[in-house]
Amino acid sequence: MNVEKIIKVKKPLPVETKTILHLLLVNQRISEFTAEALKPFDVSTQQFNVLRILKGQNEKAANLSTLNERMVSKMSNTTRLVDKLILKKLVKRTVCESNRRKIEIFITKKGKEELKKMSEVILKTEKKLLQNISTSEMNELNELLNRLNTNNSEEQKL
Amino acid sequence: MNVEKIIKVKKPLPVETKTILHLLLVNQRISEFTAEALKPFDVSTQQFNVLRILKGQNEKAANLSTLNERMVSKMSNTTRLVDKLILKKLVKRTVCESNRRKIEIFITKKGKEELKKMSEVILKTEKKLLQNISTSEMNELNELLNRLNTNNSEEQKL
DNA sequence: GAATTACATTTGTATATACAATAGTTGTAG
DNA sequence: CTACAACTATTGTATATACAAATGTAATTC
Repeated sequence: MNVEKIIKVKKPLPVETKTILHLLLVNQRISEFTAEALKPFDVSTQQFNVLRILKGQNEKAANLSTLNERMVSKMSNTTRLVDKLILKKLVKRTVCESNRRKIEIFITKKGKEELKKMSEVILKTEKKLLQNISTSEMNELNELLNRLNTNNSEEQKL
Repeated sequence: MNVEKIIKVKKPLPVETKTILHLLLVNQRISEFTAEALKPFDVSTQQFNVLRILKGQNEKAANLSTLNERMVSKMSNTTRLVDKLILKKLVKRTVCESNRRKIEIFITKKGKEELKKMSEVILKTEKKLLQNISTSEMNELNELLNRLNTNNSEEQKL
């Protein structure tokens, strides 16, 4: 899938535009494959991410702000995401005793079991998505992407 | 921004997982910057993409399926996306005479003018997003991403 | 040429997301 | 200790998206 073919322009696109489009297309592909892989578990990608973060906490509770920091999505969303996970009994929510404004969220036993299965499927999906490039190329790619994610001049406004 | 810091796992992540997470993070960044850049024009990223595709048609009309093929989003959406652009008088819609099932969509004069301004801002944004890597690195990145977008084994199910 | 199938788009519905406003809790200044 | 500001989470609302069903048109088959 060539980017120029998609937008079908006469002039070649600036290399920056092309790069961004490529990134968006890859992302689209990732989203589709991931959603498909998680469908049997009846959780969304975001819900999977919440579970993964909670697992990463190793029994320690996470409050909403923590979850939110580590997630891409926005706060208002996180509340409702957790609501869904509670309905499925994958996580638990309690009010923090020392600061009643805070909410503590834990992954349940069922949550851990499900997450384990999901993780296996997701890893397979990731490998499939990346099957066209070698490990050393992945490292190369990672290095480049890492630099793109680094805000070395966040303040410098457009 | 290091991926391991975000998920906070003890064990290092498989390189595939890390790569996918990096891609998702970069995408998140692109979405944010792009939405921000387009805000003054009161169009969404998707609406901007539609305009860009129509412009690429060079006066020729595009029907909905064409738009849809070249866009990331799904069909049902495209109808409503175009609705919005019509409200803003950036595109026009007519029924195709030779096949009344088809809908032809054109970019208007106003649409072209606005698109020009948007494109300038977007290009600046793209350069800003990519400022941390050189042109040759962009080419390298493009080559890798292009391979990821190539379905060389679409049929091979997980 | 009537019935059936396929095509192109639209609509309905459920869910997801973004942003702003609100509620409940805690900290702090006078 | 009361008033006010700050913090944490939730809710409301508008918009976006995904998927399935429905609409209207054209092509095909009998």
